[in-house]
Amino acid sequence: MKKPASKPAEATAVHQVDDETLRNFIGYHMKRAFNVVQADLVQTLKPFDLRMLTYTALVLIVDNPGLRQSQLADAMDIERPNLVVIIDELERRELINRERVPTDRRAYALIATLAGRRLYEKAVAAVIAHESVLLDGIDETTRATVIAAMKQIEKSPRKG
Amino acid sequence: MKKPASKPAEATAVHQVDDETLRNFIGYHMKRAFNVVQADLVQTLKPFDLRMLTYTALVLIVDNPGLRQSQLADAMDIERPNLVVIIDELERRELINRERVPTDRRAYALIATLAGRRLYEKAVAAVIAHESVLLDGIDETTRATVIAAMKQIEKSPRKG
DNA sequence: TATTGTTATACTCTATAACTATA
DNA sequence: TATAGTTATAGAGTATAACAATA
Repeated sequence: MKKPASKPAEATAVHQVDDETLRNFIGYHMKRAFNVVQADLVQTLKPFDLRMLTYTALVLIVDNPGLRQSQLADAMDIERPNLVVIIDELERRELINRERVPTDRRAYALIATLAGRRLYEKAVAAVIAHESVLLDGIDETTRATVIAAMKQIEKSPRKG
Repeated sequence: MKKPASKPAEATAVHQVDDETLRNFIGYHMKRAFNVVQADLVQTLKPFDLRMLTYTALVLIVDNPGLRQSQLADAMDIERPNLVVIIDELERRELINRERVPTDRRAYALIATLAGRRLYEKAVAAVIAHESVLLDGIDETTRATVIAAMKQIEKSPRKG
């Protein structure tokens, strides 16, 4: 894929792979495009020692001070057990704190630290810059259409 | 997300999580939508004992008889080592065969068996049916726009 | 030297059951 | 009994290095 380069004659017989059956299968394209976005994001976030999930969690906590873990898991659309290690990591790095909720001692309110908010500022700027490169050539209208379609698929009743 | 249901007063204070920072981040929506598509596909393919990757490999092999593993890995956009176990599984189930290429004894030509072609027919029909449900409410023009945008992102220079 | 397929390995993400402490 | 957070665990996808056989 990266380099078609020079292939032996036998190989070039099929060098253009027929993917007609898959071409109208939207999941096929979403997977491939998402892999590119994901790989780019990994590189973009590496300097900040964040991954997509730690980045998303940090952003939502900064923007929603006092958020509970279960609410964050819902917002991120991941299972609660999987969120625990993400919160553990952010807390270990002193980017956020778990604070006991006095009125419900089972729950934690998640609060970003100053360091967390500073990292947020830098990481968000980097992600926006990288994404604008990735989406270069796709006009605003199209972007909005794509995002609206993604949201519609997200809300599909088949989800639960 | 699945069930906002009844939450204690303290929780409802933030029951609408502010995701404004993430809203225009296309990767955020792609991830969430892809998870829905992926989860649906898992269910759709379960009766055939296929996963997204084994399904994709089977389809491409049926449509491209004689394909080499390295070409298939390129077409599927996965690393060659990861394809090996997929091919192993399809071969163990006698859906495909690895056949030595006389002119290049390093390579294998991948050929679907009759059973493989029969499973292909059924699985492709099921996937098309399920996807049409998933995309219900998204008109043809929008679907084409989304697929075109995905292809453009796929081809981003940042990929390699 | 380079390429095909392979092995081994590690990391990430996802998903479920079962536990604890609170409510 | 139900919920919030946790632990443990398993399955799947992704990525890299290194190897044998062959070109």
